[in-house]
Amino acid sequence: MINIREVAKMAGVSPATVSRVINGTARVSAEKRARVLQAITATDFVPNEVARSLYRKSAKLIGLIIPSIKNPYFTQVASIIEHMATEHGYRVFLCDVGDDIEKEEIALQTLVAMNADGVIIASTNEAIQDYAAMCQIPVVAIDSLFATKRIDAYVYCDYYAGGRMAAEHLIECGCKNIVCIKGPQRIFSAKARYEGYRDVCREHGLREQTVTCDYDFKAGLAMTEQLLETFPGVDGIIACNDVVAISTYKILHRKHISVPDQIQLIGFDDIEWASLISPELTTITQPIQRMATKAMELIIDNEKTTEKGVEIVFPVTLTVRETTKKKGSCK
Amino acid sequence: MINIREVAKMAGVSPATVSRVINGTARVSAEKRARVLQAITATDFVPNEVARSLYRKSAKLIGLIIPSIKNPYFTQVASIIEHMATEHGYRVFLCDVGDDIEKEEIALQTLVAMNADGVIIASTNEAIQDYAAMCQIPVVAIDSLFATKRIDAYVYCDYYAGGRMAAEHLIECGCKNIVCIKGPQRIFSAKARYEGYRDVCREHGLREQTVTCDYDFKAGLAMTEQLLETFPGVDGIIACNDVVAISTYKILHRKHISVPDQIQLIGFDDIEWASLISPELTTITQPIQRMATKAMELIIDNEKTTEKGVEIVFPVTLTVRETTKKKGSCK
DNA sequence: TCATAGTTTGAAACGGGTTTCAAGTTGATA
DNA sequence: TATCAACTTGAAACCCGTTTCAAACTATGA
Repeated sequence: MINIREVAKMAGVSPATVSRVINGTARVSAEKRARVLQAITATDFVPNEVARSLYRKSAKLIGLIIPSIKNPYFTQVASIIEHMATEHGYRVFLCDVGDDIEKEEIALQTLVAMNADGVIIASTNEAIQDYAAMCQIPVVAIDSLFATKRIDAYVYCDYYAGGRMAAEHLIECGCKNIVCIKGPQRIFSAKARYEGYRDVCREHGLREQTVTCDYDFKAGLAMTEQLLETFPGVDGIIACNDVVAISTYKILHRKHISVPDQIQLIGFDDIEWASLISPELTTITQPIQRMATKAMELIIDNEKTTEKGVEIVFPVTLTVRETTKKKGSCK
Repeated sequence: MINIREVAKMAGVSPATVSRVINGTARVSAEKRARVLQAITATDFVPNEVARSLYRKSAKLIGLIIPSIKNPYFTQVASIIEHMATEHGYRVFLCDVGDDIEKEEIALQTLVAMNADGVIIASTNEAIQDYAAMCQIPVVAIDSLFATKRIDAYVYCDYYAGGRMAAEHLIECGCKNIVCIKGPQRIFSAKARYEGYRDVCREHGLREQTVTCDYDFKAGLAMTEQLLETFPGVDGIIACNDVVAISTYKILHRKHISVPDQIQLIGFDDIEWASLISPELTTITQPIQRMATKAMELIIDNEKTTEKGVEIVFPVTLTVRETTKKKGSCK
């Protein structure tokens, strides 16, 4: 691979001058500039990014740590962050770490060792904070809030309100027998959503009926089967997220239970697939675009935000589609 | 950030000795080793990955260039590659470039400048070859084959056979009036799939009926609407991939056309969503796992493969699910 | 006890782009 | 024409982990 010294030799100047031409960091005489430019074109020289970031101590790199690249929620987040980063001259390094706290920790260390300028973490592991607090670069959590706030910022939405909205909507749609498929309660969003549902039940004097299920398709299938056995009279289901809602629908469809006529169904997140599948899913919409954008802004503008534990909360909205309907109203 | 020289000072040894302890590249006396290890623990020292890869000229990094991170086909590929890479001590840098040849070229340049050890490209742009041929690192194309073979290797499957299988299956299921939603014909896989369909039509004396559509959800919706107007008697649809098949189903469902009773539907790829949605999609299965694994092997074992333009072709299989059924047979 | 082979160790060079600093130029003003 | 400011330029230091090379040291055999 050709290096800057060879380009300099070819142009008859010093490496410093070539660097100045490339980066526009100082004035260079027109004549030398032309010679340098010509040598660069002739050799297809591209500066070695590694040497650059070694000196600059910035790789123009933002790390994004997610539990699974196969989860459409996270790929939507990743896509937005990727596009924003490109606009601002950054690159994104995506780390798919599963639920493995150790992998998460290694990813964070690696990102620091790669001179990343900041990290966005979509994690459910509170322990990650220990490592995040140690590293010198800005770290923003998306979609979670931990009891002890040691990360620079937390971007999430009002999950509790979402849980309430979901329950209230099903009640408005005439459901008398609502079951909530709770997510794992160690996860902040799952807990808040459940609490929203629980409080609405109490206020309306409805019995609280729940099963617990991982945020994942397979678990959703199994839990729906179980739910139908445990609560045979169910007429409304709140799934802990859209992926689980889709698997719930799958079981209902297989059992020839009509949605929304016999059982109404609502999810959370409003991932793109929610409106792509048939029937389209009624869900609680998270402003994914705004959340991801905010998380990126916090990283990029980090010079300004000096305080720790900043919380940015976004509102959620109800998006009614085809898996719920007001009783008596025609489609 | 602490560096190796400070650790060395603390342990009372030279940086060279610290490096030797960390990497196990030479013998170090037990006493000094212990002092070094202790200093590393005390300071939480993690070697700067950038300085390392500058010297080594390898970042233990594999680039993966894909058109969209939101397309589940590519995230499945990415997931497999990510896991294989981790096993082999590599990291994966994912570049989402859209259909933008310029972005693709920049991604490739950046990867080279980042000292990547190899690149896997899932591209439909033949022009990328010019850049791929120039860079000094192994480049493997997945899912495509270009007329002029200038990339190190091409990993793809027998799309033509897939096209034939799809058409033959619909014929066996009693379809008389099959429409093929062709993908963009500049794309190798789309062209081969169409040709398979075309040849089967000719052999069976069926009329060849097609519309053309991008490999993308929105395009699929529009094209299905158009298809139904142009070919009102259609009883079987071959979609150019699963994503388009899912959008086709969406339109049929919306128009209360029963699948598979009135129209049978088959896709290509067998992405995970094909079996998650309801009804489950009949499709032509690509061995995604095997393809991605092979592509990675070609990169990792590159010392051995010296020749250019290696072609690795995998077979496809028919996976019958719920959107097709043999006429007369009961479910 | 001396010579030789083998081991341990650190100084210095290396990778490649960037930046500082001082020297060399040019041009304008007195 | 002499002087000083402003600009252009390259040598060298820098970022930091790795590796080479030669020096210093240990141990073995004669």
